[in-house]
Amino acid sequence: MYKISDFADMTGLTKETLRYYADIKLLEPAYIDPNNNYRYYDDGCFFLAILLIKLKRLGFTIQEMTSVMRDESFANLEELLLQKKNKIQSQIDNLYLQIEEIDAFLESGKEETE
Amino acid sequence: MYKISDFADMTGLTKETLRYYADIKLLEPAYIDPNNNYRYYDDGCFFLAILLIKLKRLGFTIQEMTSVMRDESFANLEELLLQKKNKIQSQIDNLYLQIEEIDAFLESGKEETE
DNA sequence: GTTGACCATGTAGTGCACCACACAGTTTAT
DNA sequence: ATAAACTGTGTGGTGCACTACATGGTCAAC
Repeated sequence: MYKISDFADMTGLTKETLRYYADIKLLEPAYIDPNNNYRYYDDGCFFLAILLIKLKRLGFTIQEMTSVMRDESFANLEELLLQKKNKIQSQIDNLYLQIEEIDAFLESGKEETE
Repeated sequence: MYKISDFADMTGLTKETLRYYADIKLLEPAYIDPNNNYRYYDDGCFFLAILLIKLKRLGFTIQEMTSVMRDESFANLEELLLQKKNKIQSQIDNLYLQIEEIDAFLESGKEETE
C-alpha cells in the first residue's frame, strides 16, 4: 500500500491529479483510512494508472477513460479503442476540410487582385 | 449606423458575442454614444464581422483573429492564412500519430492473447 | 406619461483537465 | 516532545469562447 506521494512518484502523476481522479472516480484508492481519510494505493491501482497514462497519450479524454475504467474486465477495451480511432479520424477529416476552405479562400483572394 | 440588436440580426452573431468581441477589442463599434454608452455599428464593421465569421469557420481562434484585425490593411492576411494552414497540418500529423499509437496498442493486445 | 422593448454593466457559469493555495490535522524522525 | 514533512478539505484560478442572468438606465410608441 502506497501513500499518495509515493504513488505520485511511481506513476508520474501529481498528487493533485490523483486527488482529482479520485474525486471523479476515475482512479480510486484501494483503501481510505477512515480515521484520517488518507488514500492508499496498491499494485492494482498502479496497473490502472499505467493504463490511464497510456490512454491519455492516445488522446483519450477523461470521459473516455472513465468508460474504459467502468468496464473492469476491459472486455470492451478494443472496442473503445476502435471507437476512439474513428473519432480521431473524424477530427482529421474536419481539419482537412478547414485546409480546403483556407485554400479556397486564398484562391478567391488571388482572383480579386488579378 | 446600426444598434447592437440590428447588427446582431445582420451578422448572425448574438448581442452577447458582439459585446464580448467589443470587450476584447476584436470587433469594436464604429461609434459609442458617450451619453448612454450605446454601441453603434456601421458597414465597415459589417465587412469585418463577415470576415471574422469566415475565419472562425476556417478554425481561427480569437487570438488568431485578433492578429488579423490588428493588421487593418490585411496586408498579412495571406501570410496568416498560410500560418494557420501549417498549424492545422501539425494538428493532423499529431492525430495520425495517435492513430498509429492506438494501432500499435491494439496489436500488442492481440499478441498477448495469442 | 407610462408601458414595453431596448440598452448598459457586472458577475457567474459552462466544459475540459487540471494547478495552486490556504488552513488544519497527522505522521515520522530526531 | 517537538519540528518537519506529510495528509486532508475546500476554494479559486487557468484558457477558450462564449452564455446567462440580475439590475438598472434609456428610448420609442401610443
